[in-house]
Amino acid sequence: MSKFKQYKRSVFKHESLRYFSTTSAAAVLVADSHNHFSTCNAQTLHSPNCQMQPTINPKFFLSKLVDCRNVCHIRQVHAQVTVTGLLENLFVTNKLLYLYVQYKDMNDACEMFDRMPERDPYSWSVMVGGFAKIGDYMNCFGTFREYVRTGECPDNYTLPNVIRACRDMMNVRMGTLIHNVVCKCGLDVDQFVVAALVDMYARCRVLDDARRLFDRMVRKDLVSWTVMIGACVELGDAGEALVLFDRMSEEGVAPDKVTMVTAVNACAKLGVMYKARQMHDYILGKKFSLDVILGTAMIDMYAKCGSVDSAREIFDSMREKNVISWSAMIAAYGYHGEGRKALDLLPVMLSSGIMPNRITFVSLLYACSHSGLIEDGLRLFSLMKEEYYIRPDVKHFTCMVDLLGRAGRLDQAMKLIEEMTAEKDEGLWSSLLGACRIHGHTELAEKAAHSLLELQPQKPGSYVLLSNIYAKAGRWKDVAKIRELMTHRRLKKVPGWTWIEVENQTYQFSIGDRTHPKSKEIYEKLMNLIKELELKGYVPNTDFVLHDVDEELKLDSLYSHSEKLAIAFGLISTAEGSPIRITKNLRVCGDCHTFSKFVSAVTQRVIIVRDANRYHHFKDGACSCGDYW
DNA sequence: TTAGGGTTAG
Repeated sequence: MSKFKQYKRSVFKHESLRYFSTTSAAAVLVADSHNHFSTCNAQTLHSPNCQMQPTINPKFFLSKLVDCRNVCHIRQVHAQVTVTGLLENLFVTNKLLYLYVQYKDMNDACEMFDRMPERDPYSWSVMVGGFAKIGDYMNCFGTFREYVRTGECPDNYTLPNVIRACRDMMNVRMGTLIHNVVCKCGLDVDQFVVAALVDMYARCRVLDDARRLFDRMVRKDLVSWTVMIGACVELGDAGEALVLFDRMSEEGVAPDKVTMVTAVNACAKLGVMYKARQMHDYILGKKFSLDVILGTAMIDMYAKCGSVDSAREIFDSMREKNVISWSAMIAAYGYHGEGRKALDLLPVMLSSGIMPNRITFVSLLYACSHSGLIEDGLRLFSLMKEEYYIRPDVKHFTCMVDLLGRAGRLDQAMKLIEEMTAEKDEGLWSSLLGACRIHGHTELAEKAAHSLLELQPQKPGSYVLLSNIYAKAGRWKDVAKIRELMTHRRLKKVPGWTWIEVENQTYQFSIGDRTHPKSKEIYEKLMNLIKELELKGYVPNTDFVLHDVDEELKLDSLYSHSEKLAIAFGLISTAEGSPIRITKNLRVCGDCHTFSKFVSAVTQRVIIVRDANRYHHFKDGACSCGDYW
């Protein structure tokens, strides 16, 4: 049966329908007053002699538009609508507009919008949302401004779109202006508008404003809770994120999968294993299926909470894995110092049909640099360029500088930096500076530090790193100069903290901390332990104390480092043989690293340390990092 | 017609 006959049949099913076009814009089907159907083209129809007076029914076109599956199809129906003169009908034009926007065809949408004889709030919201969706913020704000100038108050559909544009641009100034419009329109109680504002303030790192709005919300729905929990995770308060997660359930709002991903992220950021296990039990209890996103988030959570084996179990149990899941698993092996396992995943990944991307290669190169796999790293760096046509960016170069630098090949690292065309950033210079610290290369360190301080003069870390290098070289006058500079610029060294998990609780220690109720026992244990370790060959290394003071004071300072206090507390508070899990906010100090190796041998305990950079598993006197960190 | 989710260097 021809297409035309099929259409003719369908027409009789719709009694009210007297007129419609075929798929061709030129050939149209018309009905006369006796319901006799025939075809004519648009020209004939609009000619003065044409006797046809069909009744036009927009519902037919609306139903045709619902079936559109691509832009060509929309354009076809659009042409048919144009022929009929139905472009006067707001329902039809709005539907066309919506479809163009859905298929991200903003050119056709704009043309349509410009020619619309009439527009309603829906038309405006579709256009504003369309521009926001494709990242054309200029036109998004321009259209919004035009809308406001019509004198209409924007509705609760338009405003979230324009607020999201502010969020994506990280433009809190514009966001605040829109917030004023929200208040003027009385929409500061609408859940969609307020949720968008909370999200915008949070992503623009104005947590206080986000929280104030959230707390004031009368009806907090699931998305608002999820946005707020995510904001806390993003802005570094993962503990508060988990508190909110519990409160949400108490207030009778059940989490969905998106909320669970956000809560899993909070556990990953917190790095606390018992929280990770609780979250996993919760997910199993509520029977959430492990889709590719939730599964990947859980790989990351377990890895960042110290168990790369649990991460692997999740990875193996996932039915669907994509390049992000594989990269997450490779990264997990990397920062746990299991570089070989990370590299072994690449061929398996390829054989399962997944291609690596630039992030996979960052993770692979990172794994090499943190396991001392120099030749493998060099090979992968070439492979990435030559076989996968991935142009290395500054992150790949940073891994390579780290790889070569740690191995003492500083000249080669510097040559690589000189040859690179990608823009050099602070991470790259930090990496070189770190390598100079390990190998005592003061001259190159000064060059790296100079570039670093130019790029980020407000970060105390760079000053501290250079000061460390001067201290190691005994250049105390230069150490003093750096300190003066820091004072002048009002910069303070970030204080070191160590957390430890004991019986589902976390305890925090700082250097020389005596605030813990068991402080006396902790120091006694520590002193006895040090004596025992010294008999086994442990020699405290005061290079890691940066003050120009006498040796005795240096030792006092070294012995009361937060890592050592936390380990001593762990030893007196946990069962013999059980692992000790600690987290440090900065990189672990070199002496504490040696200390931990000795403790693991003497006490037969596994000590798992998460520092600002990576994981260290101390066992039988050795560390998983192979002393590369 | 609206919102919120996963991996990466230093």
